[in-house]
Amino acid sequence: MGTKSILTIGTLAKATGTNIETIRWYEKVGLLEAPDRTPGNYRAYTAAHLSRLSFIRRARDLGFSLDQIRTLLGIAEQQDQSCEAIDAIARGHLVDVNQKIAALQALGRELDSVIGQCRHGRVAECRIIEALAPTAK
Amino acid sequence: MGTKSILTIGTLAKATGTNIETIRWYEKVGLLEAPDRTPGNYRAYTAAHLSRLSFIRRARDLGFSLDQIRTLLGIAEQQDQSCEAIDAIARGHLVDVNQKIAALQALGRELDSVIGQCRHGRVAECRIIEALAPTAK
DNA sequence: ATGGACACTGTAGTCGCTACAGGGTCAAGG
DNA sequence: CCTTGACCCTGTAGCGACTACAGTGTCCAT
Repeated sequence: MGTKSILTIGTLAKATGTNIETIRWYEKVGLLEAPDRTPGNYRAYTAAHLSRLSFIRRARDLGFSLDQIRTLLGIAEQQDQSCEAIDAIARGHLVDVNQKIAALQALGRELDSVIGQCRHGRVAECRIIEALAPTAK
Repeated sequence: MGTKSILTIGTLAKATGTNIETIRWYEKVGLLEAPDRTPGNYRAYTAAHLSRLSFIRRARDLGFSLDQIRTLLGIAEQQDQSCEAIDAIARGHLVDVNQKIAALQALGRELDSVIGQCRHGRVAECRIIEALAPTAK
């Protein structure tokens, strides 16, 4: 029962759907703790690494930046503090996401109207080009 | 009347709302033709540069990549060809934009539900952290 | 002559990876 | 025992689209 089962980087990669290079990169930038090494210098990950990496990937999927994740992880370690800060980060991120959606929707509408003007003629009279070059009459 | 009025890079930058460094960078990557130089080695832009840069910036605002813009500019120069290709690029880009919107909306919904679970207690029982770390019960 | 605004080149940094190149390690099969 | 092939290691360079210097030169008004 004291036996720690060890994971290679490849196993960890498959288990979390992460690229091997990405895992090494998370280590390099201090997101994922550097694991012990085997005698052959292979990284030997533990279950703790697996759950931490899962956390990171899930947060990435939700669009958090690595910096935000670093902060979240830092807070998550101080189990007895209030989780206001976590809530604030998540809410702030949601605001960002909603802003991005609004911007993209505006852009989509504009693109749509530009495309709607194309009469499929020659380039010289293409309305798309005209729409893109407002100063060049 | 044969006098060509010349624009410095700073004037061009202000006129198009572009960073000076960005203009030099567009030149470096072949999007904006390198202008003649003054005796003091300053870039001397013409009205043609202004309208081309306006085109680039407008297309960037609409979310086209520099590669797409390069293609658009290349087509725009061949005035007597059909504008099918331009239409195709614009339509393809619209598809991308709509996909991005859908992805962000899904993400926003998920974030929303994660945030909704926060009971503002201590980190140890924070539902946001739990939601992010699905394997670490 | 001098000050300040503007311009020049070149390099490094951003974010979040991805893609090598050139090696070392390990387990299974012959 | 040896080879094959899958896996792992380090280190570096590249992506897109810029941004931010550092160190130097130019221009114009006073």
